[in-house]
Amino acid sequence: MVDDRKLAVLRAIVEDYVSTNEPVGSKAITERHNLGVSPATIRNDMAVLEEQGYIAQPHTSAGRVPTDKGYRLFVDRLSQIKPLSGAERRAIETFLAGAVDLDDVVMRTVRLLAQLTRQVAVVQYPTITHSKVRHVELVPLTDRRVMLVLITNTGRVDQRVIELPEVIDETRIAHLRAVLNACLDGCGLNQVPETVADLPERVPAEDRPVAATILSVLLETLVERHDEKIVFAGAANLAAAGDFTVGLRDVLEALEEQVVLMRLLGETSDTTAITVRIGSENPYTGLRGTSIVAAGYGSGGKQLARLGVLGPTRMDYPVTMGAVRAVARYVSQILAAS
Amino acid sequence: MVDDRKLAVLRAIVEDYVSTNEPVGSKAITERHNLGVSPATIRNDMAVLEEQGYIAQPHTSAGRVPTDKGYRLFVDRLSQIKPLSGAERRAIETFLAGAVDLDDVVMRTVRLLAQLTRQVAVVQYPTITHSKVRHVELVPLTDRRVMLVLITNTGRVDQRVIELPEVIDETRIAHLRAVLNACLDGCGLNQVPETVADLPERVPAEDRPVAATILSVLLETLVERHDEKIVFAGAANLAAAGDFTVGLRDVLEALEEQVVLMRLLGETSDTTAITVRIGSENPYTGLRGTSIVAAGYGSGGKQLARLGVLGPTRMDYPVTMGAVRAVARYVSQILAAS
DNA sequence: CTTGGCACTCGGGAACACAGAGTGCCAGAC
DNA sequence: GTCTGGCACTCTGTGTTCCCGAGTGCCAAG
Repeated sequence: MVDDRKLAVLRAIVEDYVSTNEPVGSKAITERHNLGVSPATIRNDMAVLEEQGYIAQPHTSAGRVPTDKGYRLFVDRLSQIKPLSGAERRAIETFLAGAVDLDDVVMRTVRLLAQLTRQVAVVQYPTITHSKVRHVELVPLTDRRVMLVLITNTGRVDQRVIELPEVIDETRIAHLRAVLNACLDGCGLNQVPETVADLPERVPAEDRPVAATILSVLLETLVERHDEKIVFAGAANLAAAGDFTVGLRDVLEALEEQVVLMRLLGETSDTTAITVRIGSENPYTGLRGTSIVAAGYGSGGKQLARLGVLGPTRMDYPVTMGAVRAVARYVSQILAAS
Repeated sequence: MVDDRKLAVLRAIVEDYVSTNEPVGSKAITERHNLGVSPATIRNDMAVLEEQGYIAQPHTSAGRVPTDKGYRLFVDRLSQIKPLSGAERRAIETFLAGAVDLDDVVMRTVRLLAQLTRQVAVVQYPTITHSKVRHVELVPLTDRRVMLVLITNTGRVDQRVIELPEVIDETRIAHLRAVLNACLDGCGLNQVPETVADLPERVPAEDRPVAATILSVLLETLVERHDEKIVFAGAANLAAAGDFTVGLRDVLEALEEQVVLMRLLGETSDTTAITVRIGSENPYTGLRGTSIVAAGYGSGGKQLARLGVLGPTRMDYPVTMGAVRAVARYVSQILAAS
């Protein structure tokens, strides 16, 4: 039922609608794409496409507009991801290479992506789950307080102040630190709980209460950091687009809800491939009318987290997907190198 | 020329306009505030106020609207900061008390302020300048790399990976760490440069190149962190307000420009008092139509940074100022306690 | 299966009138 | 001198009507 020409018509509708932001009619198609047939023929095809649910008309007798289902077909079968230009690639590379630490990498990435796609960019901090302990540090602050600093191989640093149950001097702290590091060095974060389970037995009896306190804070830190931070940038692009029939407000609200964002980016968990979620495919009702293009990134084959952009359903998918893919790759490189 | 009744009229106009979002006419004033005079009298007063530039009419024969100058007079002489309710105070207190680290404090503060004022909240991270070194840590990563961790008394932690000019073993690192801490413990961050100036002479000759490298990174960190981070929240409130004749986009852009934000919050530097900048008083052209209410906060009398909210010129100044002041105080308390 | 022709349907813009809110001004009252 | 009621005037915003044009669906012929 859906032959090649009908697909070509659908493609034409998507492309024209994306570029003009106006419903596209049969005549416009014959003019801009030479399919070698007359408007009447196109109309017949469009009638079929509409019946199938790929396109719709905003009002009787206006041009056609792709539906979410239409965009879906377009993304899946009718478009090719458009690679970036050489200049763009170089710009990305040099921009990201200037980053000094993890925070900076994430910050630069999100801004870059926003600028590149002229959309709202979203970047999840690398998940701690797959990373490894590089070093644990105990810093005495006062005689009843130490600061626990946890450094992972992704360059991430978490710190926590701990109130100790008793006064303890520096040499004992130093000993605890040594034991902790001996245990945990190189340990995957998700294995930390098992690894430290028997640790209290490996310190002098007098130190056990302190060790227990420290461990409980350490474990708590791991759990808490598990709900990861997400940052976004480029909200101004939303306002500029001018689309969003209604609900720029809803979109902004969603962006500030870490949990919602997380679900949007993260549900398709472990793939590094590009995933696209279009309009109503999207679980959150406030985000009808918006699509999400996301990809995983991470160092050394292991996926750490996801990044992507959020924009109106009416977006240029090939270009956007190209940008997201490229940025994901470069960030992965940068993280692997550092 | 501007007698008491005229001021009362101005106050009435500001209050009514803020609450109704519609130009207010002479009749409305006599109805809602009993000034004991007739509409005609009010009209005469309004004519004078308009001539002086305190109010304006959007079109001939519509009601009056306060000008920026009118709001200014209102804020300076006609309004009193409105304290929060007891319930609100308690809510603030418990919400902020739950914070686990500096990042968390800042994050909670900005969200709290946004929710409380239903406006965009902006919080500057505590300036490093006035804080002191609590601990410097050198963590060996590989034999040519160490991580420098700088912990300050505000709970802030900065870290940097350093590539060393030569291979160096752990005992030498430990020695360097000890020297560094001996030098710097308790040292004000702004005094660090002088303090470490002669430090290379206090280590064995063989360690001097390494020490120099580390110091240069340390100083660099101080400089870089000096341009402080700013976070905001509540952008959705902007869209909800529906005001902003034109330029929600401009506002969003400004919010993402750290530099602009910094100037908005920070120009009135060292006072802990509440400062209000109204519409055109504001240096940035994209922010005509928006006002900023800001206050300094910090631990123990020393001001560390600023926080505030940004909203339409047509905002409820007394309430907003009350909220900003309260939040600034509580954050200061929290920081002082930790 | 494609094409040209044709009647039909809406949306959106222009022209217009109208009600209502608010003003400015003036002459008279306190 | 200050306040007040009255009155004419000036706008904006809204609702109505009308018309144009783009685009469609259908049909009959190639």
